[in-house]
Amino acid sequence: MADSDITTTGVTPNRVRTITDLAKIAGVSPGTVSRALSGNSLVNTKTREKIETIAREHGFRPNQMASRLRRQKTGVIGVAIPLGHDVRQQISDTFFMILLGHLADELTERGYDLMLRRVIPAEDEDWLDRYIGSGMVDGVIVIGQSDQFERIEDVADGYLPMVVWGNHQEGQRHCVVGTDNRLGGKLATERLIASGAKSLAFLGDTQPIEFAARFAGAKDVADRMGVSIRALSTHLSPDRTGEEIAEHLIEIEDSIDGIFAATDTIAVTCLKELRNRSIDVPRQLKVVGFDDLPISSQTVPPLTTVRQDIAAGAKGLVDLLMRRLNGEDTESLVLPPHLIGRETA
Amino acid sequence: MADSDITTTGVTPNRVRTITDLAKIAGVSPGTVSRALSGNSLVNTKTREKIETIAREHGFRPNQMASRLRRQKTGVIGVAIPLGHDVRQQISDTFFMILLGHLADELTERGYDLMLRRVIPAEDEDWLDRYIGSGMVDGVIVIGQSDQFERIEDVADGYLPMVVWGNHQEGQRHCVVGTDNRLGGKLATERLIASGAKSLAFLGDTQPIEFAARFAGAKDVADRMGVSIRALSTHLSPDRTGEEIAEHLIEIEDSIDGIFAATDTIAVTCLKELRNRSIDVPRQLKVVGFDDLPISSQTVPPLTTVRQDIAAGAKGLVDLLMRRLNGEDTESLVLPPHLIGRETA
DNA sequence: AGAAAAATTGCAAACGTTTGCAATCGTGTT
DNA sequence: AACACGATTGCAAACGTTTGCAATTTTTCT
Repeated sequence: MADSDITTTGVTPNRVRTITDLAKIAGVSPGTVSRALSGNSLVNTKTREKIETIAREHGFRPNQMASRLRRQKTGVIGVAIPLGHDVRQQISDTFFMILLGHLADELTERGYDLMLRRVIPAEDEDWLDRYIGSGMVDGVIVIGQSDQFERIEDVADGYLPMVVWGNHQEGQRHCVVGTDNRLGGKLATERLIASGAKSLAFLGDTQPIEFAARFAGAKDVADRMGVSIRALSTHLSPDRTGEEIAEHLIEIEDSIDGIFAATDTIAVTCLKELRNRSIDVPRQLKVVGFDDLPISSQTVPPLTTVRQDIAAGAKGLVDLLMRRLNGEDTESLVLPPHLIGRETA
Repeated sequence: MADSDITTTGVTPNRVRTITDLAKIAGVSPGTVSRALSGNSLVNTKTREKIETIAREHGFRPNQMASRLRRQKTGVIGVAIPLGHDVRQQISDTFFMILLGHLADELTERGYDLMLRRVIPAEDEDWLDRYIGSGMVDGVIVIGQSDQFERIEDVADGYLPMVVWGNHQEGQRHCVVGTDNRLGGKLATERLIASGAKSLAFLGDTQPIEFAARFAGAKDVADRMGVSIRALSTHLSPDRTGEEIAEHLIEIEDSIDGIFAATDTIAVTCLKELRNRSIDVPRQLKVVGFDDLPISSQTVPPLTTVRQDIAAGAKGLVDLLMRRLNGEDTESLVLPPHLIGRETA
């Protein structure tokens, strides 16, 4: 009597931890409980209800680890962000974060959890194999190829359920979703030239292949139209980028009249530096960005930019991954960029 | 012969999937392999090396699901974002995303993975119990109390390894990390008044307790200084917020001369609307935000705001969680806000 | 009523790892 | 040469669930 009074302090008298505990209480076998709770097989309605009631009363939840081990499915999609060059940059980069948010939405909707891992390839040679081989995830989404193109290619042959956000190259073996960066670069440059620019600069690191493609597109158009363009390397770590751009501007401000920024983040910083140096945009200098982040419509003057449809990208990544989980070998998905004409060019 | 030729197509001849396979090849028992690979117990150095070599050759990785089931540890921290009111808003909200990035860093550094789940309490009554009871995570970080304060309180008594980002209230039972919102509200308001504002408005939804506290702090100061202040509800869904603010402004622009925005996001939008209506900031109207997001230093004019130290917050969340995983019952951590004086007030 | 078919349920073997305990091996001691 | 003592290793039982198969009950049909 005294004992039962004491145990009353706990909300659940004696915790039901396993499906077997529950089975004992319900007077059935563990198998039946499992079937009843998974709602799958045929179980007598009455039995099911009884089991469900008991489960509810005791706040019982089947152990996922055990379930997953047995079913050989985890219900988890791994999202890996390789930080190839700029360790400081990417993890809180607005673009990736927005993409991540949309991915979380899409995956949740399909009943998957999202496991986020930031990897530094330099410190961990076989990050990708480890992630895949660990049995922790049913599939993998890699955000950004960084400088890991080759390693991703290697893995792609032996592992179907992987989709990568990034740039598509002729004949590559891994399935990628991304914007047509080259076309984006063309659109941006055409706009700059149409606004009257005659001498251009590309602001951004041309190492990552996405950015390289943007620059290549820009160069295509510039060359065709007889306009000069040169690339000025700019890193993406939020602290350094400002100064770097400032230095570049000092060097070039008299010789150019149009800037194509590899990223809206760069463009926004650039706009700020130009304002500091009281250079009038777009009169003296035209600027076009890339991404169309939420900030970009808020700048002064509002930024002309090339829009990537991030939501569509996330949906594409997840759609393709789901099909790959079903054994299908899917093609890459290249999304069209759109020029958003605002006031900086 | 022909057969072996065919199998040669696979990179690894016959895949070593389990620790037992590997044991067979190495000519030892599974137990020894386990010990060798986990690097824990005493295993003969030679044996260990041999096993490690074979493991590397075959690209073997122990199955995490099984390991976790057996060890009753997952190595995963769940991060839940409850979307109480504004479903559209928070998942891609800049503030949360930055916090998430820092969390990923902190957790990765400590060898944990991060499992992200966005929950909609309205659709799923016991999201928190389900998350905790599933055996999928060793601990939980809840980002934002939303309107789930009570449910979190309920769970806190029975479940130690949970830390929440949000507002601290006298006598609450769950461990929280967050900024002193009330003090932040005071700082913002003092600044507005010091800049000469005499009639204030608070822009933001006062439903969530964080924001309520900010407003309360503002009201403290305003009342004490004999300045009027009123709250104007503003939602955070990125699409609606612009119009809402515009409507508010039309209504109040003549009667007030200072705005305290609950969030930098709101402040930035507000700045834009003010510019559209050619209201001079800070001459005609002063504005102070809250958060100090990266954008905030980039606006025109640069935004005066109250800084939350997000990195410190993430570190605090993870530190406390680690201590709780060790059985310690930790106190909440309240971080001091700092006024960042720029040009809007 | 008896048999066949259908619906439920129980049994027990997985899933792949970890780990306490016991057995074995090697080496130094008396 | 027998023994003791550590250092390694093997054995086998968990961890908690799912699921094929067989056994049981219920229903249906003749």
